[in-house]
Amino acid sequence: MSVITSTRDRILFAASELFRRQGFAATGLKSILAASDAPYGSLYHFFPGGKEELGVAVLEAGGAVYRELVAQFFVPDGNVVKATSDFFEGAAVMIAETDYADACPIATIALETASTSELMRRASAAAFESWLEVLTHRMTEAGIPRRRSRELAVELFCAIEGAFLLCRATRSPEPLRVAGRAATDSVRQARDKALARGSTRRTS
Amino acid sequence: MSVITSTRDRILFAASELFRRQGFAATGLKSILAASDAPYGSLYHFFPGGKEELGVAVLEAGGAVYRELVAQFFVPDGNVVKATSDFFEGAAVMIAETDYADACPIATIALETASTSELMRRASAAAFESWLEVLTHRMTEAGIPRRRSRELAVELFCAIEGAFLLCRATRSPEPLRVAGRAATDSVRQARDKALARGSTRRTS
DNA sequence: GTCTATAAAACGATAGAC
DNA sequence: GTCTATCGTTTTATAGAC
Repeated sequence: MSVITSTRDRILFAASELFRRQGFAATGLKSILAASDAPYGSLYHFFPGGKEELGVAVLEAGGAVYRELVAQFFVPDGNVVKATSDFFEGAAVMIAETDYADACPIATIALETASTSELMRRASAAAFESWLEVLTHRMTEAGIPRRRSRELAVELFCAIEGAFLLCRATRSPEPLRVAGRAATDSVRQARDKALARGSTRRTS
Repeated sequence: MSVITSTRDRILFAASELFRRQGFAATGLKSILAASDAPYGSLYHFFPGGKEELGVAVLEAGGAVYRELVAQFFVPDGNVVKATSDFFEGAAVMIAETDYADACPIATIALETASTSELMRRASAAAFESWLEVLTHRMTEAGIPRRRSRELAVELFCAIEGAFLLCRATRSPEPLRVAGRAATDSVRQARDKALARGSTRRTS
């Protein structure tokens, strides 16, 4: 990983930061270019589709980064109960540390553009879907039935995104802790059920 | 309830609709005034603080409307388990009917302004808090301990807001149904525990 | 690929007549 | 309280030199 970043990457990074903090519509291209120390022309060189194409690229990049973060907690054949608990606790610490600015890199943009840009809505959906796939896969590895695993993934997603919203509005990390306990309980129940079914099968 | 609405109310209503659909920053004052059939001067007459004051008023009004909606499902001394289930199912039907445009009247604005306008962040937090109070109150009436009732309220909030986000991004009502089942289970477990404790106390 | 200048439109906000 | 005209700024986007 090099310290020297390309102009395209600097624009992408600056846009991500600003979109997440103040939203997509409220962020001007000029402020993005100022933050990335790039000239106006470079933006349209790398993103000929203008602001919308830049938005799609930000959603794709942010989605990939967060997917990797999820994968770091939910490792293959790991403890999904502990992973759930740790993930929410990590999020609670992080959101407080960044003064309630850095939460989900997709959510704000997704809500802003869901009904006005089909390109960006699809990019948001694809990012979310990639997280759900990781979670679903890890749950099935823990012995939880496929359909229930997918439901659990959606539950976890909703819990964390809803908690991000409430945390940012109230400037408190507590909602993430409450949502985390609930999500962890849900995963624990599903896993214990899977373990019981597994041992029943083994002994029968 | 009169059909004739005041200029102030028309501006407020039009702004609410547009903010919810396309966001706060992306909505120009001109389009709000066009939709509410009001002149430019009226806006600054009723909202001297400009767009920010209008935003706060929208958050307060939207918060009150949604609080009333929650109260219609969660009636005093009613069945909290059925109320939870019905509320999520009602939301799932509504979001699909409005083509995934009308979900939460606060969430998008809240995320956009949480880090840039302290006035609007506080208005968002107050709206959310008013919903949590209704939910918490109804849970305690069902015999659930005060602290657990508050947690349950936060859980329900996170589940529905997270589901709103995923529904809008994927244009599917399914996340609301999945989150609704999980939330309903959580409420049922808490209520059954409360009932068991109540009957134990009665019989001892 | 980099950079500047600028176009054309939309923005929030204000002044002042009625 | 209503309405219009307009200010000054910022917006996205483009043209064209280097």
